[in-house]
Amino acid sequence: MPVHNEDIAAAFDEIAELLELQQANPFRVRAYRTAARNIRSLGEELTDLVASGVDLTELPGIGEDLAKKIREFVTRGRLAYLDSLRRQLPPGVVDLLQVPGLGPKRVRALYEQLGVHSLAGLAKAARDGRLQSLPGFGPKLTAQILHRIETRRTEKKKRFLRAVARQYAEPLRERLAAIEGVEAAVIAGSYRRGRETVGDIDLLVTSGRPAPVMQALVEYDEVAEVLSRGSTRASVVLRSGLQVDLRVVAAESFGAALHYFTGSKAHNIAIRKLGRAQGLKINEYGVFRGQRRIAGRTEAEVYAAVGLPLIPPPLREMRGEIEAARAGRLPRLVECADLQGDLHAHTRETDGQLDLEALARAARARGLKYLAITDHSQRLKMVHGLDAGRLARQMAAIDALNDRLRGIRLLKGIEVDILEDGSLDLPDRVLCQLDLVVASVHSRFGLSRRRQTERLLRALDQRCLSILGHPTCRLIFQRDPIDIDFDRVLEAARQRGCALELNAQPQRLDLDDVHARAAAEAGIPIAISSDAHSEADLDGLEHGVLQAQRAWLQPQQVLNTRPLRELRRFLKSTLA
DNA sequence: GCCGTTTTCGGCCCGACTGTTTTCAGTCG
Repeated sequence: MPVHNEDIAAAFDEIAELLELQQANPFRVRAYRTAARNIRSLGEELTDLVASGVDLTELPGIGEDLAKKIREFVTRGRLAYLDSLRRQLPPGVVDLLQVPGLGPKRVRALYEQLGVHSLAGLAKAARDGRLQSLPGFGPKLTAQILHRIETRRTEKKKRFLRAVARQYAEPLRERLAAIEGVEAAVIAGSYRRGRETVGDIDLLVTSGRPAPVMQALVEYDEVAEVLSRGSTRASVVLRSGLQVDLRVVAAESFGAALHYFTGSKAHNIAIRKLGRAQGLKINEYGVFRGQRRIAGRTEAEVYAAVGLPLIPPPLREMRGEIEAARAGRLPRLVECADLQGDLHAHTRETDGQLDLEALARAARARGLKYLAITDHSQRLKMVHGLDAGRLARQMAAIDALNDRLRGIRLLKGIEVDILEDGSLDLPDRVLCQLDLVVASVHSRFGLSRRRQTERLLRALDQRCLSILGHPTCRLIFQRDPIDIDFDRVLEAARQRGCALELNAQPQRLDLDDVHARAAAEAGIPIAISSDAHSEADLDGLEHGVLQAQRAWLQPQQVLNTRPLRELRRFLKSTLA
């Protein structure tokens, strides 16, 4: 079994928890957590880096010791250090940390003084009164713990697709924004950074009068439970299970608070460090020199205080953005307004909801100048995929529609299946008559890395292929990405001169940010595509753009920012 | 355990809320 980055990150996280239970130096604990986080956002597999002899201490947060542990894990598949830590505690103790309200100190007391080392044992101790005998455990905490075990709130907090979280969070945000005295209400956190999934919603409100805002939150009719409530801060859980953390600050602190609650945590720490080096203190209320506030009304002020230009939220992940800002080399990120068209959409001929004309009008209404019609190919029986005959009729219909429709151009395309052997589902003589060919995998997701990689390489070798659709085939929370040697696929795509898709469907977002960045840096054009099956799906392009921003993409790296004439030149070269 | 235009040693972000307390420790983000 090859060792993946996630395996190593998980091991480091577990070490951090075990060390915490042993009351180890908190900074040492943090070092493991930081390393785990950095490893997760790494663009390359550590296994590959080790194999090619790269000096791992070059990576952020990795020193001599952790580099050695990474090498050990990669070569042996396990860590002696982690094994020995595990032997020092019964296995269930770590689970107790998942109970809200229980941290390392309390869990240690539970284990050492009561011998509790499982959730069941904890519930029992709570019921028979032993828990309250421990110092620091009173009746309220005991009742709370019991309630949380009984309502299964002890399981890992569920994450939500960002697009789903928005459906719950946006109406609440609007409700709070409408309260008298409120100047701004913004969703911050990973949501604002555009992460594909979010664990909770961080709402920031500016108002001189926090009380009515706090009141409105706890009285919101979708609130299932109030976790905490103070004068300027509150946490609730909505009926959907989504946790919302609200913070109210004065307008003069808005920028500092927005920066603080947008994160990422690692990015914030780095900015604060920069401040400290210049004798400044940065917190959610502002930037201070001694007692004097010197900035904080806007985010730009906060960055300016440490000598940097504003760094856009999607970049705040400690992936080189601070260095780039310092060097004046922040990218001009692609925006929705840069998109000239959309290169992947389905009609009622297969599994879409709209007919050609309705789809074209919907795209035109959204300001798009061109739209590629890319229904499925014959192999996908379930959605009544197109054979050569039906495709020819659709092409004729598109020609006819283009003749009378103003303001938008339809492109004749197809989303052709990549078969198990890497061949395409329709013959070249058919495909070559189209304006573009999107080729995608829709079957046999479980092939071995070797066979799956060869399948894609063979597909990239076909005569007609313009865009590789949703290249990793992942469905967030539902299906893992297919197992491929991504570097080899990138190299093949680069040599061939095709584009890779960044599919904007919220559950796909495929390529992801890390892969899209690597592809663009390799010089491969990225197509941000809606994969629309309905009118509303066209609006989903913004999810794709957000992911593209997280990938540092500039307009010129995105295929569908090109004007039609330029786009056609590119497409023609892919259908040789 | 990491890291260095203050440092190779001595730092490491900082504040709100809760519960259990009589002034604060633990947890959380």
